[in-house]
Amino acid sequence: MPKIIDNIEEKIYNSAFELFTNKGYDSVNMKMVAKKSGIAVGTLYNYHDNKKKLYMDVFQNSWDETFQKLNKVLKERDDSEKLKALIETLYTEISKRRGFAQELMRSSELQKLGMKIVENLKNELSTMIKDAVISYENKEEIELNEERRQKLVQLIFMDIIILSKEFSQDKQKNLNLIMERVKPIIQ
Amino acid sequence: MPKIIDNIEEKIYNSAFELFTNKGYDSVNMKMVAKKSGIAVGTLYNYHDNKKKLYMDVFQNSWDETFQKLNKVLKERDDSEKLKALIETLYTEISKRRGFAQELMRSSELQKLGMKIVENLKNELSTMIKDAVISYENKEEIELNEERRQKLVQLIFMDIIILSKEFSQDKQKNLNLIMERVKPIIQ
Amino acid sequence: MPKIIDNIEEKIYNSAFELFTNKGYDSVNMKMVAKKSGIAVGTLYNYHDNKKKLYMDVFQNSWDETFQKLNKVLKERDDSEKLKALIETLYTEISKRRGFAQELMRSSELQKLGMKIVENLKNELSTMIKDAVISYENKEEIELNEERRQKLVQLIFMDIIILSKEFSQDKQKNLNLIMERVKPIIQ
Amino acid sequence: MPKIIDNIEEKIYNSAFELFTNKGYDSVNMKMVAKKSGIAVGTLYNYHDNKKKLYMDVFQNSWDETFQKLNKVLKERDDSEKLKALIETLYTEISKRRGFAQELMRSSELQKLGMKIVENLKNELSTMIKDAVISYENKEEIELNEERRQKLVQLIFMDIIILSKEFSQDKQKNLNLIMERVKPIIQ
DNA sequence: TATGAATGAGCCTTCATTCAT
DNA sequence: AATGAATGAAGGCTCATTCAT
Repeated sequence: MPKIIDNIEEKIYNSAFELFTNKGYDSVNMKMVAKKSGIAVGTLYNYHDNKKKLYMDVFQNSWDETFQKLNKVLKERDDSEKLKALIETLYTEISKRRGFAQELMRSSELQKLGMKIVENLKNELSTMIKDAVISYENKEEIELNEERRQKLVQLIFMDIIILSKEFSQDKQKNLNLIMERVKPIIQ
Repeated sequence: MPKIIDNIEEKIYNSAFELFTNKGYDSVNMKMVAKKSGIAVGTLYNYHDNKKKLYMDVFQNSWDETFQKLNKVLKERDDSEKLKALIETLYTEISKRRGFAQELMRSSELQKLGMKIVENLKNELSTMIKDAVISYENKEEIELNEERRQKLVQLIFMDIIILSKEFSQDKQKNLNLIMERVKPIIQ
Repeated sequence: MPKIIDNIEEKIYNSAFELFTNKGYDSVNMKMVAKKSGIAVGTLYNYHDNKKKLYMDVFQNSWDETFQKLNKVLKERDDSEKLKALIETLYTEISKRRGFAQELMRSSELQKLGMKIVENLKNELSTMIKDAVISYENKEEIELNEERRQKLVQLIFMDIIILSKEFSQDKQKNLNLIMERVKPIIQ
Repeated sequence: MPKIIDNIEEKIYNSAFELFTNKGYDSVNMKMVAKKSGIAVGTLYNYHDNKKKLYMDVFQNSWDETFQKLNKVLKERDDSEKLKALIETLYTEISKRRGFAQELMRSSELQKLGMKIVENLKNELSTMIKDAVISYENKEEIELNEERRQKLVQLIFMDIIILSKEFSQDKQKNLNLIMERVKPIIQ
């Protein structure tokens, strides 16, 4: 829902996203964001209550965009290709995010901000991957127990993060590998 | 009023380790470390030049211990069980570390500290896992190309991190799962 | 609660000037300057990058004013009275400065700050006095060798400093005495 | 009276003298003095109550030595050469002192230490120079008024300081020049 | 008596946040 | 609504001084 309407909000969002992505929360200060946005520091506070909120808003917003794409995949694709398509979309999105995606994994940085958001995001994301996994199970005519399904979801997510980051040059091979690594869990 | 304090280095190490592990570099301050160590701030500086150095020392130290254990595994175990044993050891070590292990994954936080150490650690660790992987290849009478081997190393590492963190209750199942997930890469 | 403050730069300049003048660099701290200026410490840093810079700025500024006056003397006065007029002006300026003038004599305090400024100031000042000395030589139809001229310049400067400081009550007598003491060098 | 007896006191004195001379009060710390003296910091405090006292002791001691020499000159020399001999001795002594001599001129650094010592030293020194000046007056069969005599004393002192510092290479010429500059005051 | 580790107040500097304009 | 100067708490680090050994 925090769709970006106004030009100024968009500028803030873009600047903040890029800065947080590249430098992390603590190394970014409000002056930097303001400068990069071409506005005054005070103005920042008309749109975001404080630094923590700004971070969360950006974080939220960035994932909202992603969620929309993922939802589209879940709705429009056949069961048979849902998981593959979802992984591909997620891979692309996470590639854009650089370090910003890993925040989801780091309890410390975000929990110190007291962010429920992260939990929510993780849950939403998990639910979506889980949906696709279930479709996959259906196709393979198997049913995983919940525990294993949870693990699969997490592991898929991590595979995407690490491969997109460390071996960013060969996307296709990585996607294939991720799919391969789904099997041992499904058995 | 100067006290004489026993095991001061150990106290500092433990306090700093716990704090950095749970809160991350920026959210820990020297006063906190001093307080938790039961010493004065100034004393901290008798043992570590500055905050950055303290962090690096703790980081280094914590991994040095681990490396010794891993090296022992590599030396004493048969090729046939090296990989499994190494993964098990690493799993145990990383469990102790909580968030602190993930630092290895986060370029930003540590590179901003200008730490070569992290690069070194990652390389050392990778080399060790790679050694074990090669043993595994020998056993399976297969030879991976270097690229795939690299990926395998990273993925094993991440599997350990994520499973030990998110599903800390069932260690044995996790270890089995990690080993299972080695196969699709070896093929 | 931010205030809006008038003449803030001037206030800072005056406070810092007075403090540095009376106490010297090391015995002045930023809190003192802020307090005396009626502003917050942080505000100081909106105008001067750091303590060293603040000192240099004040130092520079204070001499810039003086240089303008001295230059005016050099331009507008006849050769015959240049030296006398210059000494008088300098005497007045240095009287205002109290200890702050002696900084020019103290290599240690300022060189430890790595200040080229001081060297520059000394040189500029020497050049001006030298100009006036040469005018005086012309009038007297004498030409000093460079070494003696250098000494004269330094000695005039010191006479001014010491007499204005230790015998501040009788300016006119002091000025006469300084002029008297020029002669033995000219011979 | 603070004659140096023991080896350790002498070491401290020499180290502290050299450090204070070259770096000034604030830039020297007790650890540096201890290290240069080859003793522990704590030991320093067995000989000098605190840093301020250490500085004063060194200052005092250094001048005590000088005073002895100057007194000898005053006692042993004829009235006719007293002033010249005194100036020469003082010149030599001050040359050894580098920046340390100028402390006498600087109200700030030393007054901030609350040192009566400096006043005393200045007075003692003035008295000695004055003695020699009176001898000179006798020789010249003139009697200065007290004010002029005071000024002469100060100016001689400053001439010595500045010439020995800035033109350290030609001692003899400087001494002659200082004597020349005595005359305009005596008239 | 000598040692030097321990202490902690105090200094410089940063930066999230406020609010007069 | 936008501005950015002002604020001051908080953090890193130093160093004179103390005291158990």
